[in-house]
Amino acid sequence: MPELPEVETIKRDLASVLVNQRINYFKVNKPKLLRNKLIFFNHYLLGAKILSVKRRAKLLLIELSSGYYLIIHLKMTGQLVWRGRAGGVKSGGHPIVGVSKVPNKYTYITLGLLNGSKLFYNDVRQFGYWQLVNQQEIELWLSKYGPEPLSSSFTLSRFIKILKKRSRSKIKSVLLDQKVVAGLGNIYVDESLFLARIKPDRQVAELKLQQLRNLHRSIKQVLRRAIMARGTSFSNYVDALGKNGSYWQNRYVYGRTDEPCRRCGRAINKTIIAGRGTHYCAQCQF
DNA sequence: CGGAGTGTTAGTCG
DNA sequence: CCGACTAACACTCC
Repeated sequence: MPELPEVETIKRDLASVLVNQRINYFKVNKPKLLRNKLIFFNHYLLGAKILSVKRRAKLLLIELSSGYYLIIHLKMTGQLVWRGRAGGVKSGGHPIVGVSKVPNKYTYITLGLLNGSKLFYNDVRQFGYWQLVNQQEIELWLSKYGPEPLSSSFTLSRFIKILKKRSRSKIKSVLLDQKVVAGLGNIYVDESLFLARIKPDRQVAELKLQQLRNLHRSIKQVLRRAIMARGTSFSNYVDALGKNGSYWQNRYVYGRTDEPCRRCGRAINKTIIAGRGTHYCAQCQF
């Protein structure tokens, strides 16, 4: 699931409880989720202290005193749930309906800390991964991604420059490409295009400067609002602290097929672009 | 029951 | 370069 706002929310929560803690336990029930050998994980995780928790695109980066970064990608259904020794819970990722307890049948990785707290990784579809990357490799890794849309590196001129290279493609396909803008996914692309009043199947070359300006601004606006709402959760899942994402209530088009457009009242359309379900208002978007 | 669809992304093929 | 399609997997919805 998680797109930038969800991973950002998880990052903030985890940073508040993991930083300066030392890892003393690591258990894996589904080795294929690990991109390095188990021995390697044990060597660089056990005994290491967590120095920082960061985010780049949809990746979670956990900096370790062993000189390695633990990279976690949640893909479609990955979920991280932290539980303190006293029982407090923070979770993030795709909600699993009816499963709010940890560990559960989808818990495939468990990380234990010296203070008695634990971090559980659940993943129904098992697409996510954990990988250890050293200082040199991390640079190369992260350089493959486009600008962070909420950082000062995401300027209008840089955005336009990147888009020009893809002028014959549909704007939605381009925005889903992590090399163009890091961290957007299906929900926030649809939402950004609605806000910018651009039809998702428009070719980039057809877009006027004013539309690109609107899009650039809309992307930032949508993501900022979603982070404030702690992201978007499908279904009515609530974690143990009752703090799951509420952006679902604020959305304009995603998952609102046939419901009235919040701007003009016309029914929201759904089509397929780039193989993904795509929602838009045929009246408000051009 | 069967088939389509689901928040991601890497890979193949034309 | 680009898009269409598939695969990884489990589950829900119609």
